[in-house]
This record gives sequence, C-alpha cells and structure tokens, in this order.
Amino acid sequence: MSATPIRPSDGELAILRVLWSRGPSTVRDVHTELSKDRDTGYTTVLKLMQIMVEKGLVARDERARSHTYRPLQGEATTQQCLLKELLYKAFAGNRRDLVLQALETEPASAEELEDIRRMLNEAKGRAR
Amino acid sequence: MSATPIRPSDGELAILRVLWSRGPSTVRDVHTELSKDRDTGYTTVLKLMQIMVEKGLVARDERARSHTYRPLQGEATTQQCLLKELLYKAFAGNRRDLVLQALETEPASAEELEDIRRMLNEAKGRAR
DNA sequence: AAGAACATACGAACCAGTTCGTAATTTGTC
DNA sequence: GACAAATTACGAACTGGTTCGTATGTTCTT
Repeated sequence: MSATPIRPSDGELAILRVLWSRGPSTVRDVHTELSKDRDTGYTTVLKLMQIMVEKGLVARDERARSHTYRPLQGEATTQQCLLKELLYKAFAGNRRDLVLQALETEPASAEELEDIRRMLNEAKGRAR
Repeated sequence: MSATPIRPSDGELAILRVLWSRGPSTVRDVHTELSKDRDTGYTTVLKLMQIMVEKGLVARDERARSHTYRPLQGEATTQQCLLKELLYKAFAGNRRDLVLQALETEPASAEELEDIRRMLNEAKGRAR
C-alpha cells in the first residue's frame, strides 16, 4: 500500500542525510551543515530542496519566513531503494555476491565482521 | 600498485556485464545480447564502447574488421567500487547498516540468508 | 564490377542533475 | 521610513551520460 520510494540523486541524498540526522530544517541549516564538507552555494541547496518538494521527497512548511523542510521517506527505505537498484544493475540480483563484496571492501576489521555475523544470526530468526 | 578502478556509468555497466559473462566480444555480440532486455540501437552501443576505450574500461583489438573488446577491470573490482561509493554516499560508511539493508530488501528467502551466514563464517577466518 | 550488408567514426540533439547569478520579497535595525 | 540582511523564486549555463542519424569505408555476394 505504501508508495514505491523515490530514488534521490546524489545531491538530494546529501540533503536527505542532513534532514534525517537533524530533523526538520531550514535551507540555512542544511547549507551550513553541508558546507562542512563540500563547498556548495546557498542558492544551490535551495534550488535542490525546491526540486525535492516537487518530487515528493520532502515536505515544506511555509508558515515561517524561513521554510522548514522534512523528509517524506525514511532513511532505511531510501537505502533499500538504492541498494536494490545496485543489486540488479551490478550484481544481477545476486544478494550473496553483494554481501560478499561489501565485506571484501576495505577497510573491514575483524570486529566489524563479527558484529555483522551476530546481527545476521538474529536476522535469520525473522526470515521469510 | 593497481590503479584505482574506474566507475562505469549505467550504460557502461550493462556492457561490462556482457563482456564479463561472454568474454571478449564484438559490438554486434554485445548489442545482440543487450537487445534481449532493452531496446538500444546498434550505434548507441558502439559509441558507448568507443567511449569505454577512451576511459580505459575496455581494450579493443582492431586486427579483425569487427573489433573485439575485452574488459580491463574485473567484475568483483567494479562491484566493490560501486558498492563503496554507495556505502559512503548513502550509509555514511556504516558497513553494518548496508549489509542489514541488503538482507531486509525483498525478496530474501531463508535459504539465501543461511547461505550468506555460512559464507560469512568462512570470511571471518580471513579477517584482517 | 556493382550492389547489398555490415562495420566504424563522429557530430548533434537530448536529458537529468547541478550550479549559480539575479530579481523580488520580507524582515530587522537604525 | 530608509537601508541592510536574509530569504525565496527562477531562469540559464554547464556537465556527464545517452541516443541516434549520417557519412565513410570494408567485405561479401552474384
């Protein structure tokens, strides 16, 4: 019943990441946050966020002068959407290979692997 | 010492997939194969493969009239490259979350999960 | 030798995404 | 009220990728 998730572009994803971690934010908030890494102009972020409204990726609250934006789809949902795309495009749908390569990718520590293994055992219980 | 892998675009990836599975192939070979799924023009595939030569994704043997192309980087290497990109862009580098979402993504069967768990136990032995 | 079939080369159009300048509007300050 | 600062709106340029038409050259068939 839930709508199929919308695949965000790279720029949109960067913005979503801020919204997911900060909660509802203004363009200024997001721009300030993103400026720590990249060097993006304010209006660039603004434009992108306006487009995201059109796409239905975020909702805008216009009551205040500085509009606040909030994500309309969850982080996990979006991650799954992107992962699934990669799964089919690069791994021919072979989930096992994907997980394998995820673990082979540097840097992977023994703890990390152990952590994942533990998690996996739990997941097995809920398996479909 | 090995060069950092080149990230193929979607179209390039589709072609690489054919080359990996078929081995060295002509444009005709690749086009025929891709035509089973999508509906791409012959010259479109040709052009793409020419660009791939420039990018260093494939090598071209021009001895025969119909040039044959072979991939210059392996499937696993390329998969890791793409996966790593997604890991940082969508998962903030958190490998655990990535694997988790990979397993949550439908459709995942109990066998599939068991298979992956087994593989993971082996991987643990080789852990860094 | 002529014509059909097939191959490469390549420019041009097109598309989605990104970036930014500039205009218009609102708010805040003196 | 006038000016400065902040904000939204939006057009336009630019980028990487994709698609295709057309030109040109080669091989095959008869």
